[in-house]
Amino acid sequence: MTLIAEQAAQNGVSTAAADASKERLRLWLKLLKATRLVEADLRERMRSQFITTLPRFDVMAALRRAPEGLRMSELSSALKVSNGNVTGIVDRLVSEELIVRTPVHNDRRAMIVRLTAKGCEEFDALAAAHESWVDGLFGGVGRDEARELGRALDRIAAEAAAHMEATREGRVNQDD
Amino acid sequence: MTLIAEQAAQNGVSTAAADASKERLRLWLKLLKATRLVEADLRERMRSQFITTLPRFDVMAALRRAPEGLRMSELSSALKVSNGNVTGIVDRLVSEELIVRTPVHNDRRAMIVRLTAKGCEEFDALAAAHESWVDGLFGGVGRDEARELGRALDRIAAEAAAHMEATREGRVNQDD
DNA sequence: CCGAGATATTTCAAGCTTAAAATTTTTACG
DNA sequence: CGTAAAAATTTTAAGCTTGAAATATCTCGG
Repeated sequence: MTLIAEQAAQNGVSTAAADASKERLRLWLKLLKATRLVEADLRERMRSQFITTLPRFDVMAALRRAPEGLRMSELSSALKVSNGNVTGIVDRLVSEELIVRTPVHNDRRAMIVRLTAKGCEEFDALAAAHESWVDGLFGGVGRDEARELGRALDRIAAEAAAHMEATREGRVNQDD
Repeated sequence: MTLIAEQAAQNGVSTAAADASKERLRLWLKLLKATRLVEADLRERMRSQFITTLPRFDVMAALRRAPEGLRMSELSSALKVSNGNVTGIVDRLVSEELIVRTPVHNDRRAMIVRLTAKGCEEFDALAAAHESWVDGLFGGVGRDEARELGRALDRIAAEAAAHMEATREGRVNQDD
């Protein structure tokens, strides 16, 4: 916000820039609210109907698409979560025999993680239920509307990813 | 998914219903991805520039709008998080003298939580930065587009809230 | 007044999440 | 070959989150 706009806002006078900024803030709050509500609903259904959690589901979904398995580092970058996080979730899934860790031949540092037959079965049941839950929750969104929404979300995601990338690479910016 | 649609899907034959379902699932994944990226970016900026976190910001924002303060239960229902969660966050904010807990006269069970002067100051600086960060991230979304996006998000949020409410009240449904 | 049930909050156990430090192994250069 | 830097993973400390159990207090009918 510019100095002039800020002073205007402090005086209760609105400017086009300040209005647009408030509107974007409201949009972000709506986005956050909708996402949290959907997540809470899905979490509750996973918990009560399948005795599992969304993070476990995410890990299993990534592995389902990789029949040969994934390295721990591939898994954490696919899910965009920290390495240590994946370690914990994988530990628990291994202890329930839903996935297996196998060492990599050429590289004794690395581990490959793969779904077991039991893990595949459980995931497929979970995934079918999950799709139907989402279908119900998003039923009120029309096809054209969904496409437009998707494009806007892609732009927002790209902007956030670009900013984080730039920050991580040490770029310095006056308003960071 | 109906039995026929499921068989069709298993045969690799697509149906209108199955297509729509997959499209809604993709929309949900995009929504989740965009929200998580924005949250990660905001979290990182809060952490590195203000040494604080989003949950703390949320608590302070709720209190900023309530000069008389809020009860712990009002706070947790405003933020839609569990009671125990708020207890922990408030404990930490109190230890930094950003908020204060005061007993309620008529009711020795209850506590009122309020921002201190220091808390107000810190929040206002934080909130200004937060608004400008969001403004930057959402700059690519046009005004009309934002309005339409907002309406769709409201519908999705309402659907999720309604389902959770119905579940909590013990309604039984075949596909829950 | 008293006790049962309701209400407000905290505590607890378990799991998720991150950033940073530690560990182990590999790679590549001198 | 030897070793320093890089890479893969795990560990750790701190905080967030939930649901459920525990505490403390209040309300209200008898």
